[in-house]
Amino acid sequence: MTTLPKERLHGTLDALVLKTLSSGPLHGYAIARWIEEATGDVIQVEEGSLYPALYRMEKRGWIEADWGTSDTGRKAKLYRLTTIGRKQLRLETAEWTQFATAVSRVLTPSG
Amino acid sequence: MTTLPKERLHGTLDALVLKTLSSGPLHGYAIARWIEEATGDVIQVEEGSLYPALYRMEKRGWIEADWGTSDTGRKAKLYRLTTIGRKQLRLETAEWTQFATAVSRVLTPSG
DNA sequence: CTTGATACCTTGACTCTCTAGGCATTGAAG
DNA sequence: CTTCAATGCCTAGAGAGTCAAGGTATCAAG
Repeated sequence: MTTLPKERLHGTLDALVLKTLSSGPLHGYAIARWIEEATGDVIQVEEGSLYPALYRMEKRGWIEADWGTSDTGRKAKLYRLTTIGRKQLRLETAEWTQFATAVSRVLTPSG
Repeated sequence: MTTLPKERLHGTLDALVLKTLSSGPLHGYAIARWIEEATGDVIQVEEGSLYPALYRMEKRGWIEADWGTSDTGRKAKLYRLTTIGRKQLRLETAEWTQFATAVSRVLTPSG
């Protein structure tokens, strides 16, 4: 549709990453690819956004990382959700739903 | 539910304002109140966000303003949508829908 | 005459994203 | 063998937008 939207994640990236990790550990590059595929490339995850986000979330205790090996046999930093992170995911999902519902109600009242 | 969400508008405020003006001219303060009421106070419109946004959108030609009188008989700056603004509203609504659908598909796959 | 609501505005801090780089490894293609 | 794309990590700087916290003025109610 229209054009490639140049989307503003701004605040939702954290939730998307947390959700991506909720099925099991992944490394940064894979997280980005997963989100892009899951959204049909509607959401592009720039590395300049992703890695600072991962750092942020690790500092906050939402995720933890260990060096390991990727599917392709390369060195990779595997991130996994902590208990706090799982709680944060629930919180942000609830907030997102509430927010999205509110915005949609205003922008597209008929449906 | 949960708590009052401290929401991140970031990018959606413009669309909400444009939509608010699509039914007719309003002044800033009324726009804020309208959005808050329409979203059941889920979205709080801070004046420090609103007035810079109005200025921005006027500069971009999406809205125009004239000094007039509010319902309560006070001096007020009445904003109205331009043709470009109406087009922008359609664009941003489409983008929002696409974005919100994508995020929701990731965060709440079951529904 | 003081308080609260209406109505406008600005400044500065803050947070997050994006652009645009950099580096190293691997596999495939030439 | 060399080159190129893909994988994988990272950072610095700029830019955009929101928010907190102020300020001003008018008007009605107490």
